[in-house]
Amino acid sequence: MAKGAYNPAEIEARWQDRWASDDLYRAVDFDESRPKWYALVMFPYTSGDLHVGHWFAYVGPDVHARYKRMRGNNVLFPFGFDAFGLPAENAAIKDGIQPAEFTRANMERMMVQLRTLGAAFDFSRKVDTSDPGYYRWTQWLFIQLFNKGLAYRAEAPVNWCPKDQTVLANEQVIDGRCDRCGTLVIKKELEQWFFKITDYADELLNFDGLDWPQPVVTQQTNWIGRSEGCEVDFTALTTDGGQEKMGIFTTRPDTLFGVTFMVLAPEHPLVEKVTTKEQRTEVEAYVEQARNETEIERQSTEHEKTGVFTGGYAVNPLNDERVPIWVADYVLMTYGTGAIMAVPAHDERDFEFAKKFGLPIRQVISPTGQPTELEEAYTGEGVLINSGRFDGLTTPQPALAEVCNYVRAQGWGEPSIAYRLRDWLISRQRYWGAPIPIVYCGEHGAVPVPDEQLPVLLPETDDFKPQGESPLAAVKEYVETTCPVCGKPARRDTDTMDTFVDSSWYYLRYTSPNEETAAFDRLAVDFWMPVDQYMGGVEHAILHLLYSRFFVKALRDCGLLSINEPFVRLRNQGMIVYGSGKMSKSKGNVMAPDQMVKSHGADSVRLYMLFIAPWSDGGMWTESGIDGTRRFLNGVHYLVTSTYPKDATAAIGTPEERELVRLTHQTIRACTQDIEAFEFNTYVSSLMKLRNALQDVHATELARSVEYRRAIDALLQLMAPAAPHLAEELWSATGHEYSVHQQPWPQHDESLAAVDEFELVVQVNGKVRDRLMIPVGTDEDHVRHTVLSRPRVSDLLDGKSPRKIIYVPGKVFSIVV
RNA sequence: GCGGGAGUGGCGAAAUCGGUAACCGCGAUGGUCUCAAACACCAUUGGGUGCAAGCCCUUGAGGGUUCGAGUCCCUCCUCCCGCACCA
Repeated sequence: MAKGAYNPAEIEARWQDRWASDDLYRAVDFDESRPKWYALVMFPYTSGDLHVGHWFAYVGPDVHARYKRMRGNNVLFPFGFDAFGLPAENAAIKDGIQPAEFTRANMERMMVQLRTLGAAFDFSRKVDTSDPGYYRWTQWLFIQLFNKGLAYRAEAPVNWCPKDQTVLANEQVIDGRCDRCGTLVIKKELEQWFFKITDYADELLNFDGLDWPQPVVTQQTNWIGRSEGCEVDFTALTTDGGQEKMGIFTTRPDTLFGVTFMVLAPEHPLVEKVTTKEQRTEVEAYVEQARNETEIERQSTEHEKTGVFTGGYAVNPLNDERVPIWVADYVLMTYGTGAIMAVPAHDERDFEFAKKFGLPIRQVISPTGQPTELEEAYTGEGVLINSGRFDGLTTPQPALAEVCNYVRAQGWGEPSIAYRLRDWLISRQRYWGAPIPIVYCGEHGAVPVPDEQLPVLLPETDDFKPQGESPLAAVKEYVETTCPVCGKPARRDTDTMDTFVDSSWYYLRYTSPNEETAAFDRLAVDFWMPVDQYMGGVEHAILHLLYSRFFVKALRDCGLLSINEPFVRLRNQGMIVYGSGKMSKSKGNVMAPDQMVKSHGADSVRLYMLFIAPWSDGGMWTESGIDGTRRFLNGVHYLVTSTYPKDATAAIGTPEERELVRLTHQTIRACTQDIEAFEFNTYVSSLMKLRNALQDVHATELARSVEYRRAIDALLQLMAPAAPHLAEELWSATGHEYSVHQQPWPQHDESLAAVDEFELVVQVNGKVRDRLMIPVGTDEDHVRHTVLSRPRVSDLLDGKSPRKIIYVPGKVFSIVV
């Protein structure tokens, strides 16, 4: 047996080459002999090197996928790159590098890093969203959605980032700022493409059959924001002496008698029709001001309520009362009907508004049934008062239902449901993305590019600076084309798609990444999908995960898929923070693992990242513990190369040997449970315990027994997912068949793992007073006799007889005096 | 404000059902080895007290249930994350 020091650099390079040339991690399509297992990590942006945050996110899933393979699954564990997007384009603007070049260099760099870290990804299925072979199908899928009526073009007030000069999705506006550059976002009216995600609002609220972390489910549910209520038609009195329907949405129809004024969103079309001559100047100024407000100014709750009276009135159908109509920016055009009934007595915002502008407040709900003094809006339950025929009803029920039924019976409105979720705006006025495959013809309007003309290739250019419209608009040869229908001159859409469109279907592409005649091979998708285990950061709880769920449902309705959900089981890793917070290139606090790999080896780094913190929690990055995992591997290397009893055939039958067998089986059980549960820190801890036990006996007679050898074999197999290189090296050095990664996962024997003796804790009046060893299965009377005859116990009892005794076998003997 | 998660040694952390709090590591201290340092190995390491056997205290704070609470219940504090004028 080769002795000598553990030299990770040499071992790791050697096995990485061997695994690559043997295609050890290749997934097998249509192999029905083993259960399939599709394990997926969220693919990274190609913004630069992989940092320790990335690696922390990937090493746990890598262990889990390797474990699944040893458990006999046919594992698909692919990797790819979310390669379109702003980082490449910003680098192009800043450093003059072509985005494609920037992306390609980063991709190669990241692949090398992943290989040196020993990741078990199937790189033969690499997906690159910026490759024309990929985005051709992104475009094709866009057209399928368009043909199905799920992609549409509309003028809309959109979020506009003045610095990046692009439109943003609602999901990309964080605290009123652009989530890329932090600039305050403003509103702008533009013709844009939308995906009709709102058609799926109710279906997206259904998480049946999904094993997802509760916080993600909650976030998506809140984001979709379903509210049940009632739409009620008030009558607006227009300035020309006419009447117009003024629909409002309310979740509180029980407060309809408390309406003392109405509020329109500044963008509401009725504003113009109800504003009187006297008020016109003031209203127009206000509307103009609201339009120019940044999101953060407008949406802040600290922002004091503003608004102006239109001079116009509306009639409440329930009591025929005339109430004034105001315009205020706290009412949003994009929610409900863009108009509200204001009930200051029972709504905090209306209350604040009424106080500020001296509007009447009428109480219609009282906790006591009698009018009370209102210091603030009363939103609790109670009894209806001042409500005509509904006086005396308790609310919420039955008042809500009764009023709603009455409104409906009178033909004044309908029960209705409002959602916070808006349609997904996907147009981006940027260069580095998939071009929107639409041509505008004077005669035929928006026409999709025919399949045979796909992909619509990104044109080459050197000018990436956005000027309020996409850089593509400046490329004449690109823009000018002909109409696919009539052949007359036409113009291309010059926008590109949101990169979240690219990432909404990449997991489908992995199943058949080289398919040239379709977005994906239907048989391959049916074989592999859905993803059994998806792993990534919680920051994608609403963006990517909601979009992907929508995509699968939409493609299903296009007849392209037969599944309803993309990801069955979801697990989120915690965040690794360093210095100023989450690691990111833009923050300049990036820590790359490469140097640690050089000094300690990939296996040590892997183990360290698994060990440092629970995978789902993350934590503060520090290198101070890396020596511990390195010492562990040194120790394993020493034990195996110096003490492995290759030819041992006999057991020696000592208690120490039984103890070692027991620990081995307990370790198998613990490691299995921990990996299943994504608790990798305790998994590594179990490996260390087994190694420590072997270390303790390695110089004794026991180290020449077959059980000692079996314990080492088990240790190597159990550590193979975490420290793949050293496990392989030592597996081979001990004369086993290549490869340790193709061995079946060890099975524990419950009877061998069971203890035959336990330490019984004796408590007197709740305090631990004694401990003694008791053989398993000793009957209670015997235990009782043994415990009570202990000198320590009888001293404490001091002649008194126990009032109560509780005996929990295996655990505790509790005496109450 | 609403929703979610978390508070345990000097540090990262562990703890099936409510049953020995602090496993496994890092660091620290002492020792062996060395000319010396590093490495490695051995020992100690929550706090207090005692010569010792031991005793007392300790899981953000306070209360409760229980023979027994890090774990369950109530009140409160702090931190992190998400949403935030959604009618």
